[in-house]
Amino acid sequence: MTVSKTASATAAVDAAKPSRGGRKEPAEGSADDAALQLGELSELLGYSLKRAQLRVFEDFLRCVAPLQLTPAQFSVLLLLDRNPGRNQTEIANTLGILRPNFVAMLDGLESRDLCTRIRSTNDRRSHILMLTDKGRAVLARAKKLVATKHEARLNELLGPANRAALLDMLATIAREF
Amino acid sequence: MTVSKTASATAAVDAAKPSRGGRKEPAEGSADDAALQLGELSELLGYSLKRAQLRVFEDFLRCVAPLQLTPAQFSVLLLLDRNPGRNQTEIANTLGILRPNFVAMLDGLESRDLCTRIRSTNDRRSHILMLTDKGRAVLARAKKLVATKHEARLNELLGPANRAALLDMLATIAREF
DNA sequence: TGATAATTGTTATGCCGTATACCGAATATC
DNA sequence: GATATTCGGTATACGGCATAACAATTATCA
Repeated sequence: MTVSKTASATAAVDAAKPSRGGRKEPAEGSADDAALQLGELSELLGYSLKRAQLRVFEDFLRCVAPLQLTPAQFSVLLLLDRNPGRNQTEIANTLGILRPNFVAMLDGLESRDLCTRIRSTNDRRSHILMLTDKGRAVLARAKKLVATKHEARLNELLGPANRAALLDMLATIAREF
Repeated sequence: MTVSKTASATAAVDAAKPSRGGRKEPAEGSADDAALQLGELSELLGYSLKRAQLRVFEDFLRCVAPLQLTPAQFSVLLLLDRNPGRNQTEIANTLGILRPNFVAMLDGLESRDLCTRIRSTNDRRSHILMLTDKGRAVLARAKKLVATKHEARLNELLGPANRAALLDMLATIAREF
């Protein structure tokens, strides 16, 4: 597996993001008063990690905007689809969401008729979570948007091989670090 | 540049993190009721990106705990060291921090005598930011901790070449996505 | 069996990061 | 010199994330 150079390893100048909206506006006119030096910051993995994560989430939101789904909501729908018959604690734990915080999140999804809480007959404390038909439909559309717009753009930027390598390393960090 | 396989590309099962403290407790006794399937979630770059970022920041905090510095505070000290004579707006913009939110942050650093605000003589609106001697000393110790404990651990996990490739791709995303 | 402990969903609450609107002082523009 | 802009700052709000506590239900075990 080979990684082609996508940029000079010691690049990183002007990581500022003053304008919240569109990218690529070099402030043209002004001589721009000399950009700040990031220095060792560009060697800090956590720094680039955070910035990249913000950009990726930002793009995700834009791509899936017509469906009004956040990354967290999308992950919940994905998980409910793959793991029917689970309760709130199991789903929340898997996603690293604390049970108290998962309540409002489910309220939101349920109020939009994307999923349902069903009292379990085995254990009447727990709520079995299920996708509704609308939930499945929205998930299907979301998957398509994510694949064709969001992930496709990442593939275009990095190339399929690099993207796979990146994903693998990130998963490794998330799992073993 | 070559990337050795750090893990199977389609691994990812049981990404749960129920216990906030130490890792590596397989809950031994119980048969563990079958782990949930992440499914397409393990192919979502943003998902692994976020999880990896949380882990890395978590480790950063632990490594630099004796100095009581957050990643954001560390990045400010680094930037002040590399770019003396800049004002709040310039530093904040470079780090993607909004000016209003940068005020309290600087208050914290200044109250600990790590940096100082100096009224500029050229433009008496702006505050020139400077590291104090103590600030430079703390920064030096922090750099050492980050390099020998934090980044070293990442190097150990990924290998130097993979780590460099990862950093490069993250910077590319942060810059061009 | 019955007392005690543990689990589930939930509420309340707080902290932190982030975003916007607005202000006074100082400066820039024309 | 009038107007607009910029700088640091305050107030405020929203969302993510964390803990404590509670009622209902279930599990544990003397």
